[in-house]
Amino acid sequence: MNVEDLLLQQAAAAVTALYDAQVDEKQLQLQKTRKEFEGEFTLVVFPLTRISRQKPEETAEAIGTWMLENTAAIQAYNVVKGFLNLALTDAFWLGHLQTMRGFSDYGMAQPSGRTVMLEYSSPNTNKPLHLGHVRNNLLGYSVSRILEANGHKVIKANLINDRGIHICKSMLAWQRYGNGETPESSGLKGDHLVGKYYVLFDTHYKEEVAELEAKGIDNETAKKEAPLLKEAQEMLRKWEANDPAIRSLWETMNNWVYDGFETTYRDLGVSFDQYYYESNTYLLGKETVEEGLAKGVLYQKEDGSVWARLSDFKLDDKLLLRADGTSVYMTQDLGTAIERFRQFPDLKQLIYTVGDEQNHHFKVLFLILGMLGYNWAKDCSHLSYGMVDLPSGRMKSREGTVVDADDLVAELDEQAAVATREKGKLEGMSEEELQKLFRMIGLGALKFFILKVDPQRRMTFNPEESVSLNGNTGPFVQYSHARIQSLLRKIPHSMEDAVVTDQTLLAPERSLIALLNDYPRIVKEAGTGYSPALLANYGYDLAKSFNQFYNEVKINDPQSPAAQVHFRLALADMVGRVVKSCMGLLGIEVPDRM
RNA sequence: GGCUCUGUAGCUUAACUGGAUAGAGCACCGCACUACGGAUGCGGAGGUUCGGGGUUCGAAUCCCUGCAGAGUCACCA
Repeated sequence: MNVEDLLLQQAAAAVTALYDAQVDEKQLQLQKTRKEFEGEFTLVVFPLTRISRQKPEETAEAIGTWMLENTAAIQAYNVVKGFLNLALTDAFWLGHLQTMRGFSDYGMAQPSGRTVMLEYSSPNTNKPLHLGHVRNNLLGYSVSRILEANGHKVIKANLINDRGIHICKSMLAWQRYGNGETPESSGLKGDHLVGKYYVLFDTHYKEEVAELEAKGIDNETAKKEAPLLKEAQEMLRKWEANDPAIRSLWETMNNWVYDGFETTYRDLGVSFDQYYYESNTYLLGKETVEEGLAKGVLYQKEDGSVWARLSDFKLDDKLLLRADGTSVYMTQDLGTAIERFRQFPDLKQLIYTVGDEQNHHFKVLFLILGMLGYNWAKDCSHLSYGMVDLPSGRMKSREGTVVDADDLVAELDEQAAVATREKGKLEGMSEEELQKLFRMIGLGALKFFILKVDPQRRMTFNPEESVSLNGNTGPFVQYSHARIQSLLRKIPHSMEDAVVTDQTLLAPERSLIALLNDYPRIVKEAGTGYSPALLANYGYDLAKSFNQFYNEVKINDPQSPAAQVHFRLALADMVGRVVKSCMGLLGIEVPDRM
């Protein structure tokens, strides 16, 4: 049994013994004791005063006395207003440290038997990945790791939007202005090459619109009638009709993009188990809609278009098939979801990591799936996150005002290299090891910076200023880990003789052990709340507490008994393990030296 | 206009989902340690938690209301 449950059980027993009453869990609030007070756990007794019919202080005093007498692990208690602070014995904490050290995968939950699919990234193939995708990728990947830590089997899915008018725009511009340029001939990364033509399309398209307007045509008409757009639309029709030449060009250019994406994903340290392509899935939704129509769940308008009626949910009706029978975004999402549950019959949950601009879309998607009779619709959820803005405002791909993902990684490598060459302990490291280290630190800074913020929050990202290496940052946590490994390297020891139970603990030692005790709970909460931020904050707290301990206590003090040195090393070792595990759940690696 | 989300120190943010004197980092000022790693630690200053009501032992958190920003309500994805 864990400490918290033990204390809760004893508190309940105390209430029964003292007041002859039962309490339910809601009334027993146990929290961590705030730093300014003595103790490690605090029972909030305000809710219990109804039972005790006494003042909060008297109630706390009575329960404290009873618990102290009846619980071996409790060393002392104190009462502040309605708060009963409990301090556990050194022997208890030392024993508990041993227990924690005994787990090879401390903090990880037992297998749950649940299979969960987590979709993230989901890029378009007409342009390179940018800062917005970076947040998506880091969030999705981290949540997948967290869910695994909670014992679930996770399928990481990427839905690639590889068809549509925007793809045709890049293709058309390349045909017109590309002169056969390829990634090989230009030396450009494939996704960047294609993105270049997407921007080029927009430039020429705007020119055409301006020309038409000069002839006295109004803006709205000009936008619709510009020859380039007409031609792109024609290209899309040909694509849908399986025109061999168009399909061939489409495949070629998409493959350039996929190569580019793979590089970016690898650089970011994220990966996928399943890829889905809209060019395959967009047809799947159509038959579903036809079935829904036949069953009378959906309805058809006079022009032949098919709709879902959502007035019962106080939402506007949603179009699912156009009058000409072609599908929309929602149609293919219906098909994709159904396909996934068919493909993985034991799927218990489907989570979509998508920006909050699509909150409404997913609300509607899940409603329609439910209307169509799929009872797993309740197992679908939208992991929504806020957009990333630049100081200059919102990013716009077409206008080229984006922070490119590859540029960002390169910039971080550079910053990490400068700082590390200046401050680091790098003697004897090969150039290859150094590059790996710089990447680790640069990415550590970026990932921590992005993941420590609650996903729901919109964030402003200043590329020059945002990513710092000091304070509440990834490198700070990484540094603490390197420092611990340095200790373990330099001080002779054997972990076997670190079994110690008769130490007198100093305050920073107690709080470190108590903090280690929190880890499994944090992992669990991060899992239910899909919240990497909880782990980032925990990792920072742990690293900070370790540094406080380190500054206060000289571990390899010749005055200290060997047993004490060994105990402190064992403590440091355990902190290092948990730091590594915790950062791992954020997708952040930690170095042994830096 | 309807619906949804957000608003916390100059900046970036936390608060165990209603608990103690709102906690950190950056920047600013001042200290510590001559080492087991200074990418550190300690202290100072900085807050009407957007404003106004309400609920209760207790509100950044819940309810009402106003203000500001964003998203969405597309036969774009």
